[in-house]
Amino acid sequence: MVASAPLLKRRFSFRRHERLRRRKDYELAFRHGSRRHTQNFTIILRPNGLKFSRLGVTVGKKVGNAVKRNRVKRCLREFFRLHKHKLPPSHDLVIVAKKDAATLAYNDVREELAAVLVRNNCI
RNA sequence: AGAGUAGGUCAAAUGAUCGCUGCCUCGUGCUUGCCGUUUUUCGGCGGCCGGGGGAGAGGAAAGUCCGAGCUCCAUAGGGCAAGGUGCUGGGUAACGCCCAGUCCCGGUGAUGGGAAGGAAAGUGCCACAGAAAGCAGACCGCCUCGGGAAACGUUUGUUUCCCGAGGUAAGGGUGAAACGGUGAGGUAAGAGCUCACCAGCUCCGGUGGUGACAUCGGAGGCUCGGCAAACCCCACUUGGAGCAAGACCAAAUAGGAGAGCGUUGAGGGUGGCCCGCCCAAGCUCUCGGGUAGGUCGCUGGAGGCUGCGAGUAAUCGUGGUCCUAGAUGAAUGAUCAUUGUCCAUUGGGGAGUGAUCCCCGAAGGAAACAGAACUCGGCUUAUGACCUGCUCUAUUC
RNA sequence: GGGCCGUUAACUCAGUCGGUAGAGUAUCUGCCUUUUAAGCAGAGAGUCGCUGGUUCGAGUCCAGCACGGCCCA
Repeated sequence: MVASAPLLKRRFSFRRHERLRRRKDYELAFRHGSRRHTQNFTIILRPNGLKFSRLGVTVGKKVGNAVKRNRVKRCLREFFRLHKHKLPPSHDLVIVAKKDAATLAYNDVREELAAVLVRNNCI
């Protein structure tokens, strides 16, 4: 409110309260959320009644070993951190990685998810 | 140059932007949390937000194959059962690990590998083949004696065949393995039956070594199969679970829960059993117990680096110096630029007959295995690059 | 993170003390039947998860890996 510069700076952060941290949160999203599919990801959206959006990431063992799974999770968090102001507000967002997600670089992830985002805005 | 072998080092570097998790510090910042004083105010502790500082994955973090610390079960105690280890000496908190050595095996060699006690305590197994696979036994053979038949012969007889009684372990064949090997004597034929040498066994003694063992001499009986990663015997050794251990705070829900005393039997717990130990129905007192969730355990340790000394070494002693991750749907990342490494392509130059190698430049690609989860010591497995020592082959092909 | 199991034919499983790997289902062929099914007879198919070791000889015994599965609060 004082100035726009701190707000802009704060916009790209990704603090702990912006993550899904409970098993119950994930179960609610899986049960009641709406789903979008891409080639390598499943995206689940659910309104959460808060003033901000939250992100949860699910990467199963089929994706690869611990290093590959961590890489996928970091890519997805990076995408959320840089694009959360364009996403629908006050939603819980769960991204499930499919089998071949570990082969993607960050730019591939961004293009694949941004395409869904554009389509979502059109709808 | 090629092939191989042993050991060591590193885990690309720097900068910019945006981010993550602890720690320290600051704030006329926010606070509906707690405490003190209290009308409020104010102060302290905390939480959130913001600024600054500083830190932030590995050699295997992996597999969970061993050994420990730590926690609870009794301060882990006795016996049985079950398991582990197994040449010798040393190192260590401990080990199935490490170092040094002995013996055996593989390799031309550098060097590598070995669960390497006991088979003349006992039990068991050794398929098929073969006569026989283990306190022996005899298929074909070889030899002797007795009987019978045939042929020859002047008679005692000689030769061949068959039957019976024995003696043999030379030869044959089987097998992974066949009851020492070679030679000579000896004999009806043979045989350690005897002798010489060799191999091997047992006992005694000397020398070297702490010891495993090595070596030398003597005696003995002449010979004894293999498998204990088959049961087993001997020596040493192991209590069980595991940080999701365990301790504390504490919504909802349900009505009990905890402490003290305590005889006998049932029952429960402590590892599979027995003992032992603890709890347990009763009485008295008290009001807490506990799931979701949270806090602690949680990182300073058998710690790293380095100098000196002891030791062949593993390692130990001592001095100095450093603090170096603590997450919990799980932090250490993303993008860009430059430099360095490697790969194949291409241009130029040089060496060489040639294969090929070296230097300079260009656009391009690659950069492995892999992510702490209580902490250490090892082992094993996965894996990129570089360096050093040594061995063999070819040495001008 | 820790603890515990399993791997044998296309599928489901046996394999006792180490000695030529079997059964059922499925597949194929033949008989029977108008045909199919059922029934009868026969056949094919195995690096016993992988790599080493012990042994004369390992599915089996012993190590080390790989893959799959289960449990804890």
